[in-house]
This record gives sequence, structure tokens and C-alpha cells, in this order.
Amino acid sequence: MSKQKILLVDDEQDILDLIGFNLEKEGFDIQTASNGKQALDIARKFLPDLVLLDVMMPGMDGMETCRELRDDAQLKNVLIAFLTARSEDYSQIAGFDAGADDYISKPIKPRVLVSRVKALLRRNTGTEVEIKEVPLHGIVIDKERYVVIKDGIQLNLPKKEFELLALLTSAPGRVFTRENILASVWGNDVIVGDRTIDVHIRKLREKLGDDNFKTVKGVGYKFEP
Amino acid sequence: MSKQKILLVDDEQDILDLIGFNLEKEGFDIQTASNGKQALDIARKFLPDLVLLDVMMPGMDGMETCRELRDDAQLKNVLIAFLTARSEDYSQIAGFDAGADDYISKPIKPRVLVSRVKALLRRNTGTEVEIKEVPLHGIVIDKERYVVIKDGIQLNLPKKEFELLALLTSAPGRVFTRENILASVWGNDVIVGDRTIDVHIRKLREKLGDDNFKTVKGVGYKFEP
DNA sequence: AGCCTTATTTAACCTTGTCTTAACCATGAG
DNA sequence: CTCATGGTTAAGACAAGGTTAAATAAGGCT
Repeated sequence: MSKQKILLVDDEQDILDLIGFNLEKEGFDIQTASNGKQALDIARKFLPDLVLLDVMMPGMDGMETCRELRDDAQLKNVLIAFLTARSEDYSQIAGFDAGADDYISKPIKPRVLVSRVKALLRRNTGTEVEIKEVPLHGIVIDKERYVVIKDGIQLNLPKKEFELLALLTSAPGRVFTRENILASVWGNDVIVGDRTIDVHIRKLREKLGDDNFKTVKGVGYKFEP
Repeated sequence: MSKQKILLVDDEQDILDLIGFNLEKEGFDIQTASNGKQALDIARKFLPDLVLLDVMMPGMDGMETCRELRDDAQLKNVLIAFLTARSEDYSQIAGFDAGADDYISKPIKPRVLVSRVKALLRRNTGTEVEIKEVPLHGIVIDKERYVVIKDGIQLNLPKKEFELLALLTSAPGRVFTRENILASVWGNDVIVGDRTIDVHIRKLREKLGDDNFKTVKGVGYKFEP
């Protein structure tokens, strides 16, 4: 992975230097801006992974800047963390929904900041691990959320259907025997009737398209786009 | 806050006993594992705040275990400290970045260990998001004040409700199993009846809006704006 | 201690969606 | 044609949660 990019926005040069120095030392790619306007300009070119944004700034303040960032299609999903002075009363922030991902309070302790930043970035890149996309088929299986997305539409499948689907798609094209399926979805010591699997397959066909599930007579089923 | 959870991993029972005893005395919630495999299993349920990991173990060694822990979405941000024999040559560890947060060398002196552990956890919880805004939802969770702000209105939730909420919102969208929830909010060795979690969920729904808490039958619950 | 309040858990019962079954139909290989 | 293998459907059983209210625990206060 190339270096992760962080945009630092604060009106005080000292803070920019301090934080910038510490984050650069940790191997991040840093750009700085000293006001909201400039931040937007730079962000649009730099496309940072994370924006650290001072709440209190002359001119366009942090919250306004945040809102504008969120309005930019390219920057919609950027991580944003606010820097807040502890003394600031946060009732205004509380009522305000700008979609910040974290708050870090001043005075800033470099070590703390660095670990918060790392945690944020780690959390973000890590999410994708559990999401499984079936090649070429607009079907996304997200085990973490227990949700299936087909052509952009979110489906909530019941547990058995979800697990059956997850199994079949885990190796598209490969045939799973009834035995395989029972052992894996139902568990080895559960006894169910002959037609149970068929019925579940039917539900999946109904919800995700007939053609994706092929029967191999006498053997089992496979998922095949 | 409920007791902080530490998972202790070492193949020598003596060490587990010694360290376990000392940390328990200090009020931590301890679980132990004697190999890497077992450590992963327990960690996934227990969701510890800190893992103390022996580097040298038969089978899966500490570094491998660490890497696997970091690969688990739920455990990405767990603190990990290695226990190393002084005599062990560090070069392999040094060159290897498995994302450990600290190294503690054997022979272990209980007093030293305890203070290192406390320092680590302090850094992290001090570090931990004190104010957390749930993206797009006007819900602010302030762990420091133990207060939740919804649409600018301050709510005082009782402890269990607060912690349950904090857990669910810590990863919006993610499904937490009942097991996860029990381990994390109640602690691993507390036994409560089947309906306890439901009742707490109900309270949260009552106070924060039905729609934010989704049930995934047979699996668990998730917070989803 | 005794009394009050608030949290938390339990228990009993209700509701709902999920899962399984059973009976019957369709198809294709031999 | 006939048997074997699946497909289809709807009904009912069942499991998982939801909902209450009441029991118990945990504190605060006098």
C-alpha cells in the first residue's frame, strides 16, 4: 500500500508543525491548510484518506468545512476527525451532524494523536475484509453486517439462507454435495428431511435469480454466475 | 466502566498462574490460553482490551498469533504486548512488524508487569474516543461523562444500557452476537438469563428510536442508522 | 438500620418469522 | 414407461425474540 494521506487543517502554524512532524515521522503523507477554503482546494487535489480539522477557525469554521467536504462526491467517504479544545462547549457540536468520524481533544499529545489516527485508518481499511463480492455479478455478501446486496439493493436474508448462500458463493462454480451443505450449514449432528435443502435453494433462486444456482443431479448444487 | 479485559497467552502454566494472579488482584478481568489457536478462539468471544502474548510457543508462535489477531476485524485495534525472554535474540522481532504495542521481557517481575500493563491500558483508554459521534445520526456518546446526547438532548442512561449502546455504535452496521455482547458488556463469567439482553435492547429502542437497532434473528443485533 | 428510588434480572406469556415437513408434480435417464 | 431425483407449495411446528410486570439488587438518604 502506498503511504496514507492526511490533510491537516488548523489556523495555528505551531499546531500544524507539531502534528505534521509527528505524523510524517510515522510515515504518513501530510499536507496542511490554514483555513477552510484552502482545505477544500487542497483536499480536492490531494484526495486524502483522513482530514484532521480544527473546529475553531477564523472564516469558514471546521463544521462548515466538514459539511462542504461531505458535499463533494469525491470526498464523501473521507475520514474526518475534529480537533476540539476541551474547554469548548460542545452543545453546538452535539446538535450538529456533520458526520465526523472522531473527535480528538486539545491539548494534543503526539503519542495519543498518532495512535488515534492509526486506529481510525486501520478501522477503515480493515472493514473490507469481511465483505465478499462475487465476481461479475453485482452480488456482495457482507458477513459482518449479515447483509446481501444485489444490484445495489440490500436484502436481509434469514440465517439459513444467508449461510447457504455464503457457502455456495465461497467457491463459485464448485459443486457442493448435499452432505457438504448439511455439514456446513446445519451442523453434523442435525437431522433434517430430504426436501429441506431444496426449499432453501428455491428461496435463494427466488431472491437472487434462478440462473445463478445450478443443480447437478445426483451430486449437489453450485453457484455459477 | 466495567473491568478491563486481558487475555494471557503462554504455554507455561506457571507463568499463567503468576501473571494471572497478580493482574486479577489489580482488578482486571483475566482469561488465559496456552497456545495460539486457543488464544484466537477465546479472543474472538472475549474481545479483550489487551493481549499479553508469549513470543515463544509450540505450534503457532506469538508473532503468527499476533498477525492473525490483527487480521480479525473485531480485534484489529486490540492492544498487544509481547512477552520475550531476555535471552531471545530480538533481531527477528525487530525486523518484524506485527503491530505489537509493547514488549515486556522475562523474567517477569510482577510489580513491573502490572505497571506496564496499566500504562498501556491508560494510554489506550485515555486515548480512546472520549466523545464519539455516530456518523449521520446526531447521536454523541461521551464516555468520559457517561452521557449520551441525541438531537441535542442529553440522556442519562444507566450503566448497562450505556455500555451496550457504546458497544453497538462502536461499529455501526456490524452485527454483534449475543455472545459478543455478553462477553463485552457483562463479562465472561457472568451468567444471566436469556431475556436480559432483549430487555436492555428494548430500553435503548425506547430511548433512542426503534429503527436504529436491528435484530438479526439467530445471529445478534446491530446498530444501523 | 429502615426506607425510598433506581437498575437489573427473571419469569411468564405473546408474537412473529423461520424452518421443516409432507404431499404432490415434473423431468430425464435407462 | 418407470424409477429416481429434484422442484413446488402450503400448512404447521418451532424457535427466537418481544413485551410486560414483578422480583431482586444496589445505592442514597435520614
